[in-house]
Amino acid sequence: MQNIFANISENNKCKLLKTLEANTYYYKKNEEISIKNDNTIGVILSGLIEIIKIDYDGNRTLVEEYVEDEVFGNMFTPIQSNDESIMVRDDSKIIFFDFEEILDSSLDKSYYIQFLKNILLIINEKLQEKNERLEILTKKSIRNKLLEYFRIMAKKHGSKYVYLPFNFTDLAAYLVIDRSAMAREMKYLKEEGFIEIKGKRITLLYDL
Amino acid sequence: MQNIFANISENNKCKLLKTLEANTYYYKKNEEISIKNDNTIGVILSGLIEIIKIDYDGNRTLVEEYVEDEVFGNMFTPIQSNDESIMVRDDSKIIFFDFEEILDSSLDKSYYIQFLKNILLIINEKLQEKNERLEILTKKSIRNKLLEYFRIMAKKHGSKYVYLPFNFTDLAAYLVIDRSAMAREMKYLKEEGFIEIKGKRITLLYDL
DNA sequence: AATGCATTGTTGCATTTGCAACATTTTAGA
DNA sequence: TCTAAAATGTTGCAAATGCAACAATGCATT
Repeated sequence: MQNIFANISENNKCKLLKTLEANTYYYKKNEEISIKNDNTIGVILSGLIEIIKIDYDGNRTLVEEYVEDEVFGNMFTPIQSNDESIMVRDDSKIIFFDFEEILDSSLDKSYYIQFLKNILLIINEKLQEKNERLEILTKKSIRNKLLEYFRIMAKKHGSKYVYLPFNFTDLAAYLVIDRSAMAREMKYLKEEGFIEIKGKRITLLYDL
Repeated sequence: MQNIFANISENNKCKLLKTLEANTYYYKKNEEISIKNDNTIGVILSGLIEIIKIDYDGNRTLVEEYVEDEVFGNMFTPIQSNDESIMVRDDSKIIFFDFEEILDSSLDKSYYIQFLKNILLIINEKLQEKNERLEILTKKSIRNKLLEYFRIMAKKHGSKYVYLPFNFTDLAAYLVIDRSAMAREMKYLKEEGFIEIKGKRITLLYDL
């Protein structure tokens, strides 16, 4: 994962923050972060935050989670509606940039060029994540969504093993399918000898 | 839509192309373009190309279409499988860059900085397109997908009118739903007084 | 170890959606 | 202008999926 300050010295980083009017904020656990501006880019220096969705029953599902060095904001994952919010799960320290500000700057220092390249890499990473999810969501059946998800994950790890990064409930939300329907389909996949499941490790028994 | 050469003089553009080893190719109508490298970025100088998907029956559906000044490549819309291909619809002139090459360059000219900023804006535009489609595809019912699509389109035009940029068959493919099921749901929406349809113009009759 | 909460597994049933087939209308090209 | 192909509208029916409800299991906190 690309670090936004990669290959920039501490000294130049300070200059950059000053020029781009970036501000650092501190949040306590369980605070809610509200981002006013669609162009705001948050960088987590320390801590843990998550975007959660609360449905009409009050059930919380995880939409996304961000840890140290990760970048978030409406540019990357828009807060879709008023049932979604950004919550601080561990005390956190966050720097906020403004994307317009970054682009409008007429700096021509080499550390500024490096910063632009870093952001380009980060946005590209985000784009690839979206592409992955779209590849999955453009499959019509639950079975094909699961198989596409497995294919992508297995490819990433370069093996026939898939290690789920979240629990089944959150996986179903990510795939936009009903959890129980997913469990049913997984049972069929097991019965038909396509996969084996041991905890969070899934083994693919077919040719990749 | 952002132009990749915006605010770069013809002269500097030439230097850029040379430094980044960008090559220009000419394609005839109905040729197929094959992109070897995942990092390749194509810029259409003139002409028209499209990504099409051919299903087992030989039916072609439009995945995406690119015209003059637009940018394409696997970074932006990955060719998912061997049933998708990039076809040239009108004679076209295309420049190819390599994303790695662009980032690895140690140029520090102002026109290079401008070029990086332009690409940043383009990738950001692509990211927003993906976010939009994801907002739609994360809705569970056909009705909610349609309403979300209408909401986004109406917001863009700043009015209660939605002008479909493609035909209903392609719209169904974009929303990943069955065409006839979509037609049925649209009929219900009309009957229930939510929308009015006249050709490619849809009027939203509810509060936005 | 005990308690309570979250996660997972399972199943019947209702509903939605996809699919197929066909009629009708529109569009593009000769 | 004519013709063929593409797009659209419509419907019955089958299949897939969501939903609800509940049991079983796992997990964390005291």
